[in-house]
Amino acid sequence: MIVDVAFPIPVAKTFSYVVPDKWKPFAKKFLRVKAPFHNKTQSGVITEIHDDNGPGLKEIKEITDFFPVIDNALMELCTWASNYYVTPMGAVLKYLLPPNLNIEAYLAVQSKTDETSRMDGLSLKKAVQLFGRETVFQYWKKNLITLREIFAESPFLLITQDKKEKKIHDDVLFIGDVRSRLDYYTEAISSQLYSGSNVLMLLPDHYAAGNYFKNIFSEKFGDKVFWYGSETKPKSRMETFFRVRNDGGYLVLGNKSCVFLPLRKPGLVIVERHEEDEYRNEEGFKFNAVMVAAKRASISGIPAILGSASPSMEMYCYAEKNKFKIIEKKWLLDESSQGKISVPDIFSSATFLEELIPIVKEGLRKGEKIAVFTPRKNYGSHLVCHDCKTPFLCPHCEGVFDYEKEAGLLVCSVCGKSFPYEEQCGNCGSNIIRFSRTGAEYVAEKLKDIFPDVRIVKITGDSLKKEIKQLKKILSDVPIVFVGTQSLSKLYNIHVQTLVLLGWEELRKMGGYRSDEKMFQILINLIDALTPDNISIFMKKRNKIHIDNYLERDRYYHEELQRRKNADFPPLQRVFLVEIETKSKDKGEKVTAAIKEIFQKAGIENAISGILMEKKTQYKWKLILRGEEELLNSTVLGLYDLPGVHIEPDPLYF
DNA sequence: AGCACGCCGACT
DNA sequence: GTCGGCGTGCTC
Repeated sequence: MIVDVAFPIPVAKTFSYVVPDKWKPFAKKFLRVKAPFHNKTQSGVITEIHDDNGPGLKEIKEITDFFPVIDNALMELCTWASNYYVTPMGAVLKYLLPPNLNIEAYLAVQSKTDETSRMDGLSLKKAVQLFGRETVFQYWKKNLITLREIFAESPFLLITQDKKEKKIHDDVLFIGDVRSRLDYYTEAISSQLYSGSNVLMLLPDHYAAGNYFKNIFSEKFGDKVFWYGSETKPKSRMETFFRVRNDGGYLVLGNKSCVFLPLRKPGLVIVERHEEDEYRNEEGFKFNAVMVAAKRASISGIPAILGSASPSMEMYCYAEKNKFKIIEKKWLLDESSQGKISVPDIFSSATFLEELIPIVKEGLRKGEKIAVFTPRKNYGSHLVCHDCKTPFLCPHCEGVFDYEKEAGLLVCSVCGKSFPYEEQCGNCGSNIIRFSRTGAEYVAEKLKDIFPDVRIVKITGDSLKKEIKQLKKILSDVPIVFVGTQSLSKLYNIHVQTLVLLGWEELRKMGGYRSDEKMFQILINLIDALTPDNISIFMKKRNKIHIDNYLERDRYYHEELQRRKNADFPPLQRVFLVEIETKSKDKGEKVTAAIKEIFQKAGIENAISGILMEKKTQYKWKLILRGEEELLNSTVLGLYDLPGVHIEPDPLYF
């Protein structure tokens, strides 16, 4: 018997081992094993079992898991994710399996015979320590002992649930404001919990969202609600893990770490406003949790509800492609809906501040709450000496500095290094320093100067948790002015009378084919979070943008989709950016040739759309793969192990 | 990822 | 003459 083992290393292939006789009866797919690797012992996961006998292969040391920790549906999801996000299976599995064997600390051994009474009441972990894994394993197989999980004190059951038959299920893309989303979710969750099914609800990975929904749902559904976030303590993570694995009727709220939770009775997957792609900065297994959650629902044959005020194009496309029911609550410009938003003429001026002040003054006079949005959080950037015009640049990388006044720091926007700020030009010694762009810190400071008696609250997301806690205390204060970046849109259920946008259109300059989509999402989510009665927009005349294009959502989606289609951009096509870096030209050409061959074999060589050569200290090739997702997926992982190759799925720039 | 092997610069 | 830099390659 041979098993293929995936290790958590950046190598896409698996390694084969012979299974010694004593372990043969226990070998199963997706069990963790220990095996000799690199003259030490590595832990990996069985991905395949063959019956033949291998010549010259090493033997497995032990099978560590008693039972598979994940079910068939999750296995399928892992395989899909490994291909889709071009990540070796071992790395995917490492992400979602509980670390080490801490599951065993939460399982209690119950003896059924005299022979085994000496381990009665011990934790499985302890029993294994004292009597050896193999012995305990044998007893369990022979049914001389049983396992109970300690949280519900119920028998521990193996997950045997296979995926449900796919019915004409009612997947929904719900586009609407927070209130209507909440109502919609609540109803769907109630009926699932009532019928004893588990609900998985994915929230944006920031304190505001978690806090909002956790409070509301805990009040409604009591101890049926679990929180499973990235910061959740191991013990309560394990409690959630066991509860939903062994029983139904629970609601799990969480962020990306919860999309791979094993569920005994999966009933519904909800994804709430998860359009930011935070996942890009992550280590190891990078994935878009929304996509995985949607895929999970589809693999398990259960409905998915994607809810947002401004779904990403990717999700909108996914919903259309997979025949989701699209429910759109018209609440932006629709007179009949609760939010009546009036957008005044667009102002334009050189300095926003001059025009901001009268609006704030007027609002304050009426005792209103006002929110001011600006794209940057810092005080200013692009610092230049007034006298000699020398720009302040990062000594490390020549990048442009952001000035953080409160911290007294210059932070390089390219490399992130920071330096103490000195108000003196390094070139001519002048101490008149100017900056061409301002941010939230600047606006907040100026407003404090002009309106010293008014509470000015800065929301930049530096420590959103703190900011929100502070907010709760002062929310009844009127008047109040919020100044902030797009973090303002992370607040849930705040009401301001006036929303002022300063330099919103600058977001377009951030580039990438998704910049327009980002503008759309930021605008809509600001409106969603702050529910303003009216919006004032200041933008420079030459950058003037018509806001109506963004407020008519239906039209926006169709026009943007058409633009993407015309330009062959995602989400209608999938894109991979493949970079090849080698020391010699020869080698690089060999690798590019190998890539071509792989694609030719798959019959999709026309997916390679451009080869660029860059020559610096070494040779660098860049190719772009684009085409139908189904065609590309299984092929791209095949490039992973080629020397010098780096693959980025869904690049922002290409 | 880790670890070994391997081929060029300063050094007890 | 070596010690050690980290570039390249392999792990069943």
